[in-house]
This record gives sequence, structure tokens and C-alpha cells, in this order.
Amino acid sequence: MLKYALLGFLSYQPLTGYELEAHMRSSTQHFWHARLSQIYMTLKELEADGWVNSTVEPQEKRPDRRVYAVTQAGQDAFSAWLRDPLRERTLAKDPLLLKLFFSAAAGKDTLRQQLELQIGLHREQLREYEGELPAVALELLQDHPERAADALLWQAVRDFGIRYESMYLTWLEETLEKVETRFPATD
Amino acid sequence: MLKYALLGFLSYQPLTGYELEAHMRSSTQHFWHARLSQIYMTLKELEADGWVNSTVEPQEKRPDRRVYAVTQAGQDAFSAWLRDPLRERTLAKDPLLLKLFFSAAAGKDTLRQQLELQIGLHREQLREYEGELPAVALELLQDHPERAADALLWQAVRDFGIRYESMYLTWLEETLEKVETRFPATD
DNA sequence: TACGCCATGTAACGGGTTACATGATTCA
DNA sequence: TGAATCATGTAACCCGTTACATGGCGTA
Repeated sequence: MLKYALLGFLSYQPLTGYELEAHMRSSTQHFWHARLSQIYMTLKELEADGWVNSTVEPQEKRPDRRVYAVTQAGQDAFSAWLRDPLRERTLAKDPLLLKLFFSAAAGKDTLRQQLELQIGLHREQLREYEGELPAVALELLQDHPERAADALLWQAVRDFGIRYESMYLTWLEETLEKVETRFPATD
Repeated sequence: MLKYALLGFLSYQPLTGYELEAHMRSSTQHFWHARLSQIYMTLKELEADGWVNSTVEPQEKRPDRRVYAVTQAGQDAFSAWLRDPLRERTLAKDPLLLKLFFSAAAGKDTLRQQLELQIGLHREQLREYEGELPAVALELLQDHPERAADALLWQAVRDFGIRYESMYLTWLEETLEKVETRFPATD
């Protein structure tokens, strides 16, 4: 999957591993992310597959930059992936929900503390999402009006992130409220 | 993480690997799941850790049942995990959002098809969640009124699942609408 | 007759994280 | 003076999936 994410970014322009990580962090972070170490390894695999090739740009006082570009075979593989429909829902894993599910045995104080901590984190995240000024998508639209389709989809996934965080936060707040009023006091 | 999920279920009663899978499928599925093969392996590890022990119940015409029970060390480890707060938000991975993010290049028809397929899947899922009669939690409450705390939390996480699916479905429908009206026709 | 349930496991592989290793530049 | 940014990579490990292997019982 990461292979296709990288191909996706490279289909706009050639990039280094380091730059790819930064792109993901600022755009797909809330539904896809990867560590630098994994990105470097995966780029090597992509090159072995013949889907990208790399050129080295020598630098002084810094490691040389290795810039990756998509090959024709890479383009084809990426297009095929885009056209291949996902026939299943994504099953999530959320350690917080798992812990809460079993937290009756933990007692009211532990539970309250956990919920308050998460409420703080999600409030902060929501502020960040909403703050991201009308988003990169709008800049793109101004500079490249022919890429309206990209802008539409980028805004849509950004909107998903906002809705998800809002929902999560509201749920945490309401769950805390229920715990406060209805959870039996720890004896 | 799976280790703690298994300890959690076993803290209510001794179970086999097969039964543990069934429990997860009917209760934690939307935020935690595991394949049988992984469960069997993890139970072995738990036993090696000294956190559970197993007894074999011979059966005829079927493989013997291996029933696992939590040890004192297991109880302690589980309690420690419950008390240990999660200081980070969970970062999700969602292949659908990743694919949509790059789908400008795929064209309107592909996009429509993908969205309609997912709308179907999420509608079905939502119906299942909501259909699950007032849930296992209420039965528990009737039979064991002293476990009100468990019931409260089980209903809370079930509620999360419903909200998540509702949000996801609404977003898919609205995104499809936007694609229909604003996505440039594929030439 | 065929499918789903019960019931256990092993082996190969793939995907991802953490730790290790290096080191100059820029900004507060 | 210390932290963040730029910039690359390797090795060990952990977690999870898929495929393989076995087989009787009940039900539609």
C-alpha cells in the first residue's frame, strides 16, 4: 500500500525520500503515514520493481539527495491500482477503545483521567485541522485551475478528517459525562 | 496489544482460542480483531510469559479443547496496562481515503463506482450495528446488576461504532454528490 | 451434496517500528 | 547552547496475514 502512496506523490513530481515523508505528514497523515526508515526501504523496492528510478544530486556538507521519478511501468501500475475497487470496508484498530472496553475494572479515577487526556489531544488536533487555512487545495486551484479535480478530492479527505475528529471529541466528552454521572464510585 | 485484549476476555472467564475469536468478532470487531492463527500463537506466548495457563479437555470426534485461564501474574499485568494512560491519539490507516486522495487521475466513472460500492458496504454495516438489539450490554445488566460499569462502557463503545459508521456513510454520500456535480467530466 | 460450525495448529511471508549510525546548518 | 531541519541509510525485531493441514457433525 505504501508503494502506491509513494507513486501517487511522485506522479506529480520527482521527490526525495525525505520530501515524501514531509508530504505525507502534511496531507495524508490522518489516514496514511510512514516512518522515514520504511520510506527509504520501500523506495529501494520500487526501484527494484522498475516502477521508479533515481538520480543522485551531489551536495556538499550534507548527504547527497537521491531523487526518485516514476517510470512508465510505475505509471501503469499506479493507474491499475486506482482503477481496482476496494470491495471491503476498512477494519480499524484503536487501542483507546480497546482499553476503555475493559476499563470497568480500572475504576472511575483511572477512566476519568484517560478520557480527559484524550479530550485534550483531540481538541488540539481538531484546532490544527481547522486552522490549516482553507488548505493546500485552494492554493493549487489558484495556480493550476485545470487541477480542479485534485482540489475537490483533497478538500473532501480533509473534510473527513475534521468530521472524524469532531465526532471522536464529542463522543469522548459525552462518555466522560456518562462516567461522571452513572459510573459506580470506586470503593 | 492483542495479548491484553485476550487477557481482558479471560479475566471474565476461562475460554479457548476458538471462543476468544468469537467473542472478539461479536464485540470488539470494529476497533480490534484478530485471526484464529494469530490468537493461537499469542496464547502460547501468554503461557510462556506465565500470564495464563491452559488445561486440556479431551473430546471425542473433535480436537481436544485447550482452555486458558489468567494467572495472578496475568491479572497484575492486565491491571497495569489498564492503569497506563494512552498519551497519543491513534493514527489510522484507511486505504479507501488514500485511493480517493489520488483519484483525480482515475476519472469520474471510476470514482463514482468506488464511492457507490463503499456506500453499499457501510449502509449494510450500519444496519447490522443498529440491529444488534439493545446489545449484549443490556442482557448483562439484567443478569448481573453489579456489573453496571461494564455495561456502561460496552454501550459507549458500541455507540462509537454507530456514530463512526453514520459519519462515514454521510461523508461518502456527500462526496459522491460533490463528484457528480463538480468533478470535471472525463474526456 | 455442500456448506458452516467446531477445533486445533504450523510455516512462510509481508509490513511496520525501534534503535543505531552520522553530521552540518540555522534559528531562538 | 540546544533544538529543529536537512539527509541518508541498516539491522533486529514484532505484529499480522495467508496458506497449508485435518476432519467429524449438523443442517438446508
